[in-house]
Amino acid sequence: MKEPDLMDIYNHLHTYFGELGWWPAETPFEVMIGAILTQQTIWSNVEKSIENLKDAGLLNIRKLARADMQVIEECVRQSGFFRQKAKRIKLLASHIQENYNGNLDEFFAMDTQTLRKELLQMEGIGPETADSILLYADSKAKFVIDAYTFRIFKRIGIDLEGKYRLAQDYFESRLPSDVAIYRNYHAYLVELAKNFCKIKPECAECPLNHLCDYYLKGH
DNA sequence: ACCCAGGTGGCCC
DNA sequence: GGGCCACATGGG
Repeated sequence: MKEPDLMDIYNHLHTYFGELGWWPAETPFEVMIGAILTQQTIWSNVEKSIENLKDAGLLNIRKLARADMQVIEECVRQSGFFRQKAKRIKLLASHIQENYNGNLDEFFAMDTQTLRKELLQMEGIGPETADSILLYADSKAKFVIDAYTFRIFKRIGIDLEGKYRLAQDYFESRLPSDVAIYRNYHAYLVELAKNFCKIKPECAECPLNHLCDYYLKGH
């Protein structure tokens, strides 16, 4: 089997999906909140929670940091794990409020590695959420890995062993360090999984089938 | 009625 | 370091 050319795969997906404009959010802070809310949760439910937070005037660092827990919980209930998530988005807002004067630009002023470590120290922010924030809220070239990435690449013959660091190194070492490409790539993998979601071979329209043919059968 | 969803943290070995 | 489990709602 030939080694997949990640840029070649990207070009196929780009031709198929075009520009998706990810992440869907109006502000960087909204990206951060969405990144926590979407953990293990479909986006349509997250949208409702985001709307609730907006309507309550809480999609704002200072307000969210001071908001009553029960009010936040009711806003995000539809996203599931609502007690955890309410606590975690409040902790995130409080952290920025207290340590960076509620100023996201100050928070993002750190170098990428320091910022990533600080994000990972917060409750409820693991590697995928941290990198989503870095890539989509702060425009840093960090490749985001999710469950779909492992499934899709396993399908074309690349076993990334479910290991986040291994997978991220795999992509970052084979692609130009480019925010637009990283943003689109992750979005394409998610859309691929959502639209052809079972990643079944019998799904003829799935652009992944072309990739499978190409990389598994040798074209 | 099941099963899964753009994870994370805690606990055990 | 790996293998479980809880966390919770909503839609297929």
